[in-house]
Amino acid sequence: MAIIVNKEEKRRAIAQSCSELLLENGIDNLTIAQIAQSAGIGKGTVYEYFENKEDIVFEIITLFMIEFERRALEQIQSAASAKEKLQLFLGLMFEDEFDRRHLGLYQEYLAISLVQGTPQMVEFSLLCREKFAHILGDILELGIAKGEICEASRGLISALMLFGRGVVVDSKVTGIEAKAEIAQFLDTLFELIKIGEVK
Amino acid sequence: MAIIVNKEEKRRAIAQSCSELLLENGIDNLTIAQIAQSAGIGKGTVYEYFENKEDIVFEIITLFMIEFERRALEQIQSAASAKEKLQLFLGLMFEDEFDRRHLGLYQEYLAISLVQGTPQMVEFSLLCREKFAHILGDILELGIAKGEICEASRGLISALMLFGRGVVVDSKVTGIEAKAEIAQFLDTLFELIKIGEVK
DNA sequence: ATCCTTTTGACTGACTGTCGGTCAATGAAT
DNA sequence: ATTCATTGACCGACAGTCAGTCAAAAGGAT
Repeated sequence: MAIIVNKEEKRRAIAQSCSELLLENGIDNLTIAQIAQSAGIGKGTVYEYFENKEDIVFEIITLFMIEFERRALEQIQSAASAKEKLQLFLGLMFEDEFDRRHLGLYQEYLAISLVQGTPQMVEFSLLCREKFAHILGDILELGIAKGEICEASRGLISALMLFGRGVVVDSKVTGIEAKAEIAQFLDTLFELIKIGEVK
Repeated sequence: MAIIVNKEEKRRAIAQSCSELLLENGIDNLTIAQIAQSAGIGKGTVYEYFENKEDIVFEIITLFMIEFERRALEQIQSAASAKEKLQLFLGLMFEDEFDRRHLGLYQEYLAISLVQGTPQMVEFSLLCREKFAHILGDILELGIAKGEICEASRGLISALMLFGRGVVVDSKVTGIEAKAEIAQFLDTLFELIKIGEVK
């Protein structure tokens, strides 16, 4: 036998070495040759670890989502009401702090999924969906327990995620102001689901 | 002067001549050479009418949206309640009847917009947004006038569109069942906005 | 232990085929 | 003669391939 490398680890290392370039230039302006160069490996070696260029974006997004989830959970804790929590969660990707470039790469990932989504990508997206559904579920459940919002709010989990997806897409496609849309929606929604008034 | 062709018209004609190929194979599996051939013109001529391949998809989507709007207005009339109207409108793109392939091409258009959206595309998407906002506004307004739903529902227009966008994207990205998601959301939402109960 | 042979996985970059996009030449109408 | 429309040969860029190199490890012989 010869050298055995940890494929997973090296895959991550290669992806990370070019993530700066990818974040800055986008996938279409980055060649495999550049990626190989940035990782200090040969062009052929890239294909030992990735199917193609898109697969590299996928790897970076995977790492990004781990960080995103961590940050989401952290941020949410700092909010008091269910409404604030939702606002933070839905708006997190649009925080300046949360590097706008990551949003751009995430949008590129969605574009890839829309056109040439692989089963792995679908599986990953479903996993994210479950995780986020769980986070949203907790927020709503706590709000219900605290008497902030009505029982029926429980049925909104999926819709909130789809709304969020729409905002991510449309902030690029139509250039809507993401945080304003989120705020406006939550204002209206809470007018409907908050407890203490007659419709 | 020599021959003067109607650029707009020819642009449309070229797009239509290859729309079948595009619908069937997707943009990545269609070459400019094939497009030219299908239109019975030279490769160079394609570039007289289009910036690039993506621009052709844009043209087809433009035509598609006109048809979509027409169909939406027609369908909505046939529904009685606001809820039914919303269900029809949001679900229209997922009707089997309404050729699934069009949805696929629309998703490709969104992907293009996400990665290399031009100012024209943004402008067009905003125009669609306005049109659909108008349709949704009418539906809600009528529902309010008929006493079906509460006044606050007015604030939901934008959110409904963004939810719709999310469904279009996620029906591909995560493979959710579009019509079921729509139905479930509307059920929950109407529980909240319908008139005649205390929250 | 030391040497040497063999095996094998990792790595490489020159090469190839494809394709988007260009442009000089040609055609046609006035 | 001029102007607009059209064309397809050509070009450069780039994704992806593959025949070959290299170095570490295993195992056998001494």
